[in-house]
Amino acid sequence: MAIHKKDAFIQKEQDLAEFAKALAHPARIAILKVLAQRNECICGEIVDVLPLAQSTVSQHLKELKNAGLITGTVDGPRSCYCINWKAFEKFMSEFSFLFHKLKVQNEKACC
Amino acid sequence: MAIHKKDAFIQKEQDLAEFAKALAHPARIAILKVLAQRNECICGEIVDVLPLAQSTVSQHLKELKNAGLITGTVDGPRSCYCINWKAFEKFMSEFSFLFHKLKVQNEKACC
DNA sequence: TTTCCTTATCGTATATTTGCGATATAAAAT
DNA sequence: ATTTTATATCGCAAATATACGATAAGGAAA
Repeated sequence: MAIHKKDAFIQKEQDLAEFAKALAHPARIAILKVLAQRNECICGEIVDVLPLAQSTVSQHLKELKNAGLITGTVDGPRSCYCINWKAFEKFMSEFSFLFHKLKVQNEKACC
Repeated sequence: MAIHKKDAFIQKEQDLAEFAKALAHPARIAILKVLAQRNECICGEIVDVLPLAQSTVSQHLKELKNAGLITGTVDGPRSCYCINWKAFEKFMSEFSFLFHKLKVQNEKACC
């Protein structure tokens, strides 16, 4: 990793950035929305709903899974995905903690 | 935009993804942290703190500004940056609304 | 068994991001 | 007026991300 210097930053900054990166595509936002709306953990239904090819959707699912934001289990011939609420809440609270805490002591911004 | 299909998604999904993309780099997380911690709106101090060249930091600042997450004003020979708390809170609440609301009706996940 | 159906992975083309040095710009200091 | 200081921007190289078709892999259905 010669040109990318993410390792020069502390772990928490890297973790938050990784989390944000997983959310940094409308397709992945849409996938999370679908997964959250349906009570069942669909898979192929996501492909039908999204304006993307099956292989592309599969790739986005993989990224979300790698980021720990969703879980995926094989269920016979099909795959079942669910949101990992714990991970989601963890990151959301870390974000809002980081910035909310600091806002209090910094009410008077200069610009 | 032949190969990138973000326009095939609804605006809110694109907006959330854009916000997440602005946070999707440890340097930008670090910049926001610095801006939040100091009561003054530094600029060159960020360059001293980050393990990156001045031009690279300037580019990250530009991205954060384009995303609306920070404001920047010229102050004589130097630039002054501040976090745009309103934008930040707007996106954070949209995110947590989107997923918190849905979690309630979806307590029993299958995987 | 053979054929379907569903999903994952590979290979590849293209687009975008990241990073830096060099340079431009603009006010302050000398 | 010239030099210094602080930032922004340009141009390039390298790394990543995005997207898709083709194909593999694994059960289900025939």
